[in-house]
Amino acid sequence: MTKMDFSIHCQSCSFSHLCLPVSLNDNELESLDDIIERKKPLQKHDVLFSEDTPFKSLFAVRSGSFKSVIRTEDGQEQVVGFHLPGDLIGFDSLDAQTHQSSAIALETSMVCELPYHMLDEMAERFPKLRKQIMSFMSSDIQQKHELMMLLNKRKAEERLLYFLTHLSQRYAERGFSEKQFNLTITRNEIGNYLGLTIETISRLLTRFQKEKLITVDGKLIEILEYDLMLAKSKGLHHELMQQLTC
Amino acid sequence: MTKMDFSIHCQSCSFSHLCLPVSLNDNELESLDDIIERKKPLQKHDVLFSEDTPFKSLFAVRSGSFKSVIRTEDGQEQVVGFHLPGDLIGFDSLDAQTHQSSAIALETSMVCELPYHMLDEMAERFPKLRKQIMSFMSSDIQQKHELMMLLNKRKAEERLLYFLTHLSQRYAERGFSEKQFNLTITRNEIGNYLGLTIETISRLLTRFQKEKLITVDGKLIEILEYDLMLAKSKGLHHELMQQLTC
DNA sequence: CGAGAAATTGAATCAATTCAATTTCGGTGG
DNA sequence: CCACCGAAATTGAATTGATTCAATTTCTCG
Repeated sequence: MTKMDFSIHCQSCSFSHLCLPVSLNDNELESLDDIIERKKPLQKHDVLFSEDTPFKSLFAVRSGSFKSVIRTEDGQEQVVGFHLPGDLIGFDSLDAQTHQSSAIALETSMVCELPYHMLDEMAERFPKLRKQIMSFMSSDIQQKHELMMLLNKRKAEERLLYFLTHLSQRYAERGFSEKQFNLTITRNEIGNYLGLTIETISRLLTRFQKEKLITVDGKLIEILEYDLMLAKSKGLHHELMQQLTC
Repeated sequence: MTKMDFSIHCQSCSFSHLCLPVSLNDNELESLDDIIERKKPLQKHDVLFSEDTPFKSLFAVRSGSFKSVIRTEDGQEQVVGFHLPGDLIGFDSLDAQTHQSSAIALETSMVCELPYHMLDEMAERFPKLRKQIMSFMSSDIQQKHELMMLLNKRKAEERLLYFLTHLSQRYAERGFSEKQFNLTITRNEIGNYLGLTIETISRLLTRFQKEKLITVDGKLIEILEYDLMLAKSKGLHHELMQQLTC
């Protein structure tokens, strides 16, 4: 329609199978596409929104990656999530005037803006869209439950193995290599998210490498023993080992 | 209508200000009330639903209290939430065939069952109801973020103080005494929820008592220094102390 | 009242942190 | 292109908060 339209549409987005479009038919998809605002790229460290930004929209990651952080009263930061293409950001703020967390680009990234009042209006007309939004929020809650378990019950080793295998899985879903990926996330951010210090993360990564579970080359990670890592992350390696050696 | 109808209705429920009715007008409230099924009381330890119960309904706590737990592959339990009157249970399972957690009564309790497909239908007709459901889920996510911070950044002392003050606050919202309450939750469940052992909980409670923050008499807890406890739970007591002594 | 569960208390242990000292990486300007 | 700077990461040694283990004591409720 205009010079600024680079033909960016849900219809041609390679992550639509993970995003709101997943359950919509052509007609519905077109309506959704119409309300979406594409924004110019964000650079690394750019703030998509922060805790004093008025809440008006949800955002879908088009490319790149983001972290969500909350800030505590005593000034500390807590990373509460990492977002890859297709992920929706902002579900923690639907009942508030302003966003309840900050979203920060981890690399050059693009987002689709979904004005919430229009989305809500559409949700009235399209039950499938409504269901989809609720599903996303529901599985968000469910994942947070799993995370609680991880933080409460698992040792440092298991937490990091979970993080790596989970990330690998998410890359796979997006058509990226699940064996090898460049961390856009720093050791610091991983530690913050998992409730560990950067030193512990560092030590564990070198240990995993010695144990031939992964190779580490700076930010480049290669997964060598996915199944074993997954089993270990669940505290199941003892049982698994027993099975193997019996 | 029948002998079983003890005139239990949203209209006369003393927790409706915390529950779905909060934003509805008389007409809408009546529609909601019509789809709700009241069930007979559950006894302590009764299972409202478990991880293999088909997901059909959300539940609102009418009286008593519940815990939500997930079970891990290696057989451990993780308490992911405590529910008081007015709370809705089941938001983690909207996208699944079966419930994704178990809900267990902590004392003699009653619930209102909200068939989800009917609720969803109503959400189409009543934007306010839709908004309300989304709000509940959103603040659920937000609270889980705060919990992540608590588990990742706070020491045992701060976690337990947060738990006690938060519980006190929730009792207050419900018209119960915020100074004094009977824990329906065991030390074990508190520890499980906060990522601590029962021994640590026990030691801290006796220490808090020595420090004159609370009194403990078995399950009966009395809050003596709410403000100080709240400040300590946020790691702010040093600053607060400085202010007080300057 | 009695048995099993829940809670308390102390002592020893340990996993992860903190502190400290380098090393490597990534970006910028000469 | 390379030198340089600050940020990020690595590695080791000492410390510590919470756990684990163990022994009682106190509840709870058939």
